Amino acid sequence: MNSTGIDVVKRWSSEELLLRAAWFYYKDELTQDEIAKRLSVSRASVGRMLERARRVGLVTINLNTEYLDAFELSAELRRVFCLSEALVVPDHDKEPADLHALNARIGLGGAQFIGTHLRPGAALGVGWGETVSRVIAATNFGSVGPVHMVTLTGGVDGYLQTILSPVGEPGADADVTTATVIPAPNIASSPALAAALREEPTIQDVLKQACSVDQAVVGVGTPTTDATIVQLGYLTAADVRDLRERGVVGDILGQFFDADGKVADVPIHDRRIGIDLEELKYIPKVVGVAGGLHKVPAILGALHGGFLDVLVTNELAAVRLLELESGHARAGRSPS
Amino acid sequence: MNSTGIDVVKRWSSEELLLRAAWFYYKDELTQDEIAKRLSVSRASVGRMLERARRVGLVTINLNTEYLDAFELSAELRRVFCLSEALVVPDHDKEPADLHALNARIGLGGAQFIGTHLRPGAALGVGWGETVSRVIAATNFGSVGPVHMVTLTGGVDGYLQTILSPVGEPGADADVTTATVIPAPNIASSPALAAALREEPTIQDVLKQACSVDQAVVGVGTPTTDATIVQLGYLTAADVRDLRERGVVGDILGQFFDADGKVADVPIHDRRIGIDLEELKYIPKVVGVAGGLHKVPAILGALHGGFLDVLVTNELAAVRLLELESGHARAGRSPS
DNA sequence: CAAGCCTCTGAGAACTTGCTCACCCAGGCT
DNA sequence: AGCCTGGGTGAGCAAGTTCTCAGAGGCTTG
Repeated sequence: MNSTGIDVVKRWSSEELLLRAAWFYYKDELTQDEIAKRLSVSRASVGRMLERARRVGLVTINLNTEYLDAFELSAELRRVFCLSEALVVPDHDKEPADLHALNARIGLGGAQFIGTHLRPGAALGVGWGETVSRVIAATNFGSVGPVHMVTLTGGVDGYLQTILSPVGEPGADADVTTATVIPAPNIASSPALAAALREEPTIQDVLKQACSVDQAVVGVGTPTTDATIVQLGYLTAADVRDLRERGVVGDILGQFFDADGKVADVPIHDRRIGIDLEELKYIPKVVGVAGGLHKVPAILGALHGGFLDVLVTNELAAVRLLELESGHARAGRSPS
Repeated sequence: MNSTGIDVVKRWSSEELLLRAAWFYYKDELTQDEIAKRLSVSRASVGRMLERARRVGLVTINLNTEYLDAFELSAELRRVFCLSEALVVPDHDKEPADLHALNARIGLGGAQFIGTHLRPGAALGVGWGETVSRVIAATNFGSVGPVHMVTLTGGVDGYLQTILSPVGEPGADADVTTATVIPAPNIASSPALAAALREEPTIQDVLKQACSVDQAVVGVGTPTTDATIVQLGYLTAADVRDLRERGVVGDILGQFFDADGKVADVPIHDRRIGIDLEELKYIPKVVGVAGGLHKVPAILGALHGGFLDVLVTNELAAVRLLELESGHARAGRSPS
């Protein structure tokens, strides 16, 4: 009955307890022991609560954008490739062997960018690929407020589902953050089917929405057999071979381009469902997330094509990108 | 000479080192030991770096707004007082004896609000008082981007100086976050002097700016001899006695009001320099920061006057505010 | 040039935290 | 009912982290 907090109640709801513990710990810097006493639970429980609070996105830890930009490689990337921002995730030592781990790390960077640059109520276009999925998974939508996600291509489908649900506790953000999905595969089995699908009103509607998002997150793919796009059966090894013979170095949203960033004229494009690279250019902020040395040629192509406004990558890739762009011999630049 | 990060350099600038350590620790969750090895410094140094990174605002820890709003008292405050937001800082146990500590805690709350609701490039009006000063001190301007601060009254002067400088390392944000200060005291010694000052073009200019800020942070004062406004000599004990006899319960920006939030007609107002409470209402988001049981009547008056859009206070004060407003007997409300 | 001061460093101790494990209690199945 | 399963709980221990302190540089100053 007495549901209002009028008198200092001793039993709080689970969420309030969590909040309280998190506040005491992170803002007031009490020890878990002290919190345990005040909340009259065991110290271990407090630890678990805090762990849960972090997992659920109640607390968010961000690195200051200003410092991130001050990172020398970031400034260099912005300058050389005329990017509006660049976020370089520091590498541990050498190129990590585990590409999934690398993608996860870059995902954290992308999530940090999204989280600090997205306005509540904004529309976010999401592309395709493992790294993008990592970004979405790591983004704390609760902390930015309700966001509307729109897929930029087909095939994101089942993939967004698996992302949206495990983000947090039920009801944490599912009801406020919405997603519109193109109900079609990324690449159809025939040009005719693709054309038919593109004419579908429901799909047209999403495509229109996709063109007018405020921000987009896209990955950069490589024409290799181990690429996600091949692994998932959208492309065959033969397709890949063909692409490489035509000088293709990479793709964004399933559209392939060469080292100069010129969109290649390949038959696969006729089977695509999703917005064009040309349309992508009208999106105010396109965030490319991709890293690893094997992706450097693809990223370089994308940068030459001017498809990206923001790049999130890892340190070694950034170094290599700059090396390649400057063509070895570079004039010295005085540091500030 | 080789200032670019073209080859994997082993010596980084101090900032980069900090950034690197912070990223490894907070994003990658490496232990300080591991980081120490990678950065080839001692474990202890890594600990110190991380501590510095936090202090300097390189890393920011935020509690999710959504959860904060879910806090029952917060919802209750918003409902009862028609606030757009309310942030209730949980109390440790009982009313803390140390009011400065309480103000600091509320300051953290205010800073969190400011930090998550201010847009880069926005103009922030800052009021007067210890709690406001705590908010500004705790706000991490680096993490929101450049902000323009404008004082809403005189007398903030020397006070903002001391706030802006110790915020962080030199150059951290001083060059991007700017402040415009009304070059006058809060309360002049005579009405004539105040009138003259108000006519000053430089002051008029700031006052005009002050009226058009996007957001404002103000404290709520009490007409007691231990109030900051008295301690600093702006008001005498006699002034205070006079105010209380006229039914004044509190002030915002040096303007006094009664329990109904009606601005009192007191001579002191003629000596004030700053924007009016009426003008304050045109500011889109006025954030009131005040807590402690002794301030409850003042806060209540301010809420009745509708001066605030957002309230940041502590738990016990929130409870008392709701008690007083509902006049003891309240209908039960089913919890969700 | 040396003394003094200051800051920064690293080793160790004291503390805090995360982890493992056995345990308990509720709920569903046999 | 009895049993099993799963999620949550509290002790104890092993990490991990913070604190303390003495010592090593570097910078100013007499």
